[in-house]
Amino acid sequence: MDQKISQKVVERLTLYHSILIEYLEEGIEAISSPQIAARLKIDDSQVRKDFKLLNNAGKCRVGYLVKDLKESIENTLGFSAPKDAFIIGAGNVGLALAKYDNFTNYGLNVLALFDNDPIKVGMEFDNKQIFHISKLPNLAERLNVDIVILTVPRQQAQKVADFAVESGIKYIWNFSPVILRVPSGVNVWNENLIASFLQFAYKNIIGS
Amino acid sequence: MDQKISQKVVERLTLYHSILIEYLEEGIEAISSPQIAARLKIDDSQVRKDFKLLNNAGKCRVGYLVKDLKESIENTLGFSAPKDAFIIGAGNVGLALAKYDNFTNYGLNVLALFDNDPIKVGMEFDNKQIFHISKLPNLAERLNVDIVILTVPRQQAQKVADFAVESGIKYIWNFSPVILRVPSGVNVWNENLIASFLQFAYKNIIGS
DNA sequence: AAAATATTGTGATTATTATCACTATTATTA
DNA sequence: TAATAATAGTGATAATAATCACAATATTTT
Ligand SMILES: NC(=O)c1ccc[n+]([C@@H]2O[C@H](COP(=O)([O-])OP(=O)(O)OC[C@H]3O[C@@H](n4cnc5c(N)ncnc54)[C@H](O)[C@@H]3O)[C@@H](O)[C@H]2O)c1
Ligand SMILES: NC(=O)c1ccc[n+]([C@@H]2O[C@H](COP(=O)([O-])OP(=O)(O)OC[C@H]3O[C@@H](n4cnc5c(N)ncnc54)[C@H](O)[C@@H]3O)[C@@H](O)[C@H]2O)c1
Repeated sequence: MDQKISQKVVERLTLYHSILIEYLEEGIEAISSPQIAARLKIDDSQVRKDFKLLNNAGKCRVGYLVKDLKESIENTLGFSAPKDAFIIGAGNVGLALAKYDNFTNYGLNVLALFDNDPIKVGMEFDNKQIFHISKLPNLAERLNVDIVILTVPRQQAQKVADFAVESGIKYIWNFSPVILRVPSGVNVWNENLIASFLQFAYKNIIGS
Repeated sequence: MDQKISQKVVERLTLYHSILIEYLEEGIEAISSPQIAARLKIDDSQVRKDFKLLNNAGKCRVGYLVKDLKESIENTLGFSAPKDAFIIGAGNVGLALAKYDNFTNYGLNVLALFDNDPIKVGMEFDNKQIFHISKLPNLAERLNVDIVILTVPRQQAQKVADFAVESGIKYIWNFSPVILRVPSGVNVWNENLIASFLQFAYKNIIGS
């Protein structure tokens, strides 16, 4: 599992991408590394080195072409490789994610939701149906889905993750504030909003 | 602004905290650095060095006391320092965050929401009212609030952030996928779920 | 046309972070 | 009680990441 591009660089690529969208909307064709660096408060040589990694050449006194750069980042990050996923837990967070229509632009397609609450099962949002959790193994196999977005309460998270893994799930985007135990071959990415808030607060408010 | 504890360490402290909650719930009194390290797939010496920073001593052959360690992390990260905040944008994400009753345990108190949609203004959730955005300057001053959680659509984010800054806001937890321009003295923490998904996908699915 | 300026590209350097390797200590086992 | 094993604590080392410094180049200005 040798990554050509480090996670640190990938993180910055996503930031560059946000800025490039803005420039594109404003109709600006070229952008320079000092401009980007100033926005992100990083060193401009860093920006150039990152773009070099994508084999993206700039032009002296001009900068980089916004359109090319954006496409280059999108190719690298696999925007056009469709990634089908299920959401498990049709609660506040699960439904918010399901209703967000922008994920498909980034390669993420939510096909359906799963829940164990009989009231929720059967409901539909934007062509996305809520199924009973017991249907997960069958549908995961039939639709060839191996990615889930886990948005169940903390107390249920490990149990539900186990069930997902049994159902053939290989990638879990985990929104519960729990460190999941998964067998090797299964990958977890934690979206821990509480942890994120704590980091924010420490950096800016507490630890100064 | 010299931080005694680096952001990297703070990030791990939040992870340790999740694990400690689990141990506490299971009634286990002590935990060792190799145990924690195994859960997080990091080096055990790293764990010990982090705990040393908090002046938390362990005991040979036993480990660290779960209760002490948890309190120590909570003190360091300022759990008991109450931080009042407003949510701007009572949409899918804003409401999900407003309904989450667990933030107060970590020091974050959401006092109210703001929106510009007349249908939403006046509604109430869990004692949290939705005010018209025009009320922000007044309420921020009266309630002495300088933290906002920004959950408006991408296109409005910069404009609304500008207004928040004019209203005296100093800390912005930004959920919109936009790099905000703010004057110095104002601090932004980005919670970019799209960017996070891209990192997840690159690490595990694309770039392998 | 020449000078001034802004920018890329990149090797060298520095800073930060993580790991290794080992000693000291203490509980458990024989 | 002695031997064994698990763990904390920590300096040395390695790996990773960010910054600096500057030559090369292209555009703009005079
Ligand atoms: N709401 C937030 O703002 C917020 C913030 C930080 C963290 N989180 C975390 O995100 C997760 C979801 O939060 P939420 O506010 O959406 O919770 P929620 O209670 O609104 O939704 C959870 C959903 O999971 C379903 N569920 C419960 N057990 C299940 C099972 N065994 N199988 C299938 N579905 C099951 C419930 O029926 C419910 O619909 C939680 O782990 C929470 O800690 C939420
Ligand atoms: N929903 C998701 O899962 C998701 C995922 C990733 C990112 N985001 C980002 O989070 C943000 C919120 O997303 P959402 O799905 O909750 O959007 P939403 O449309 O459901 O909610 C946005 C809210 O902001 C309000 N608003 C708009 N302009 C305003 C203004 N000028 N002043 C005050 N309020 C205003 C709207 O009335 C609405 O209630 C967006 O920037 C979105 O890109 C959302």
